[in-house]
Amino acid sequence: MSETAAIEPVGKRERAKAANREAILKAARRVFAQLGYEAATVRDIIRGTALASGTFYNYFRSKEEVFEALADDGARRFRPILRAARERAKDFEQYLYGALLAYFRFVLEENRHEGRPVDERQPHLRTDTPEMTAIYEEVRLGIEDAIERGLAPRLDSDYLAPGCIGLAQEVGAAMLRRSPPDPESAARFAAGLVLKGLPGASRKE
Amino acid sequence: MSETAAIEPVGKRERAKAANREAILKAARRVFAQLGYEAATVRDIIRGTALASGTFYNYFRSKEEVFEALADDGARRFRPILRAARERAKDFEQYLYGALLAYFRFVLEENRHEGRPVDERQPHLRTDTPEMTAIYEEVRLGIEDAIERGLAPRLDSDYLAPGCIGLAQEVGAAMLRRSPPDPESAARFAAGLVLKGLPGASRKE
DNA sequence: CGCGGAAATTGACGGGCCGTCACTTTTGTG
DNA sequence: CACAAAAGTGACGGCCCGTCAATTTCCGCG
Repeated sequence: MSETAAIEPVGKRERAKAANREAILKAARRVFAQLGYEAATVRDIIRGTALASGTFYNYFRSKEEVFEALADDGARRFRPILRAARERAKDFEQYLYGALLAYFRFVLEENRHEGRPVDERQPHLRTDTPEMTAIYEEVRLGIEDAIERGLAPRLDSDYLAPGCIGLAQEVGAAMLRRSPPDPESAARFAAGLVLKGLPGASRKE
Repeated sequence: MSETAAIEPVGKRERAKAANREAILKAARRVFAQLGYEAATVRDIIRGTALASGTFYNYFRSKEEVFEALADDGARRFRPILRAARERAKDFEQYLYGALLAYFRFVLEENRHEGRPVDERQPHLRTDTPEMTAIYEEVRLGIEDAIERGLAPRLDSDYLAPGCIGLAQEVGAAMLRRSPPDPESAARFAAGLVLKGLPGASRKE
């Protein structure tokens, strides 16, 4: 009756491959967090696993590619959250607030995981992986969807999508610098700004 | 009567030092543009000058430091432009539009200089040099100034300043991707968004 | 002037990390 | 069980880094 594991890859080969890949990614997370992305070396990463140095190159071509894989992972995990926010929302206002809140919570959670100095630790790197692009497209889709349905004014989504993303990234970073970080207030601020401009972003005191 | 050059450093030593530093920065600009920041090496940079490899380290500690110096230079050149925009403006609306327009023009000009592939060439790196921080402060000052004078609603400049900067950076990058890039329309978009939210950012067609 | 020392330049050198590759070990198949 | 394909291993050559002892350049002073 032990047919539970019928879906996962069965061959020892495939299982080992998946496990190794995961081990490398996990070690990379830790190493990047501890040494910082720039200072970290491929050897540092592989030393964090039971594998030999050459094996690293069976899985990734470089440190950069590992970082991209991590970013990709993050994006892959976040996209359904974003999509859910879009489907759940009744109007554009709700969508925007929900999406931003989800993002800020996600950022907070990701940065809480490991590596104490939550602050300057970010790799200071922008990435354009497929999943990253997908996020971008998801945002754009949400916007155009709203325009289509007359929920938002006709505007330049070529500018608006990157604009929102840039806004969210920086406000997210600013949020992390606070103690305690408060995703709700950050989301209120950002959504208010986008929806109504400065008047919408005003503090309610 | 030749008292024109009384201000510049006179000693041969000091002149050479300044010239070498400039030579390194100039070479670095070219090398970063051609090879990309990641691929560039200190040797590549120094090869672009008449200096020996060891001399590089009399001026900078690393490739990163050169990049920061370049960023710092840019920020130093831009700050007075930004300040001028603030002093020239009669109201907040004008200030914001003026500042954004100045920024987009600046970005365009800086990227036109050299290195054909204007696109993916950016070092993909955020920097926090003193001058960079000064820009940040200048933005924040402009905002708080406006609040003080009742020109803008009371709001959270801890979020607004980075938010505006993130917005401007991303919209600026989006602008560069267009042909031809149009600083005016980008500034209209961004200023409209910040001032009135989506309604303000709408296309006028 | 020219001399002495400080300042700056030079490039060779040791050290570390990179990516490869010939060899070994493990896994799947007939 | 034998054999081929796949994956793992770590030693190796190459490149780049940052340093430093030797050398050159510059400046001040008698």
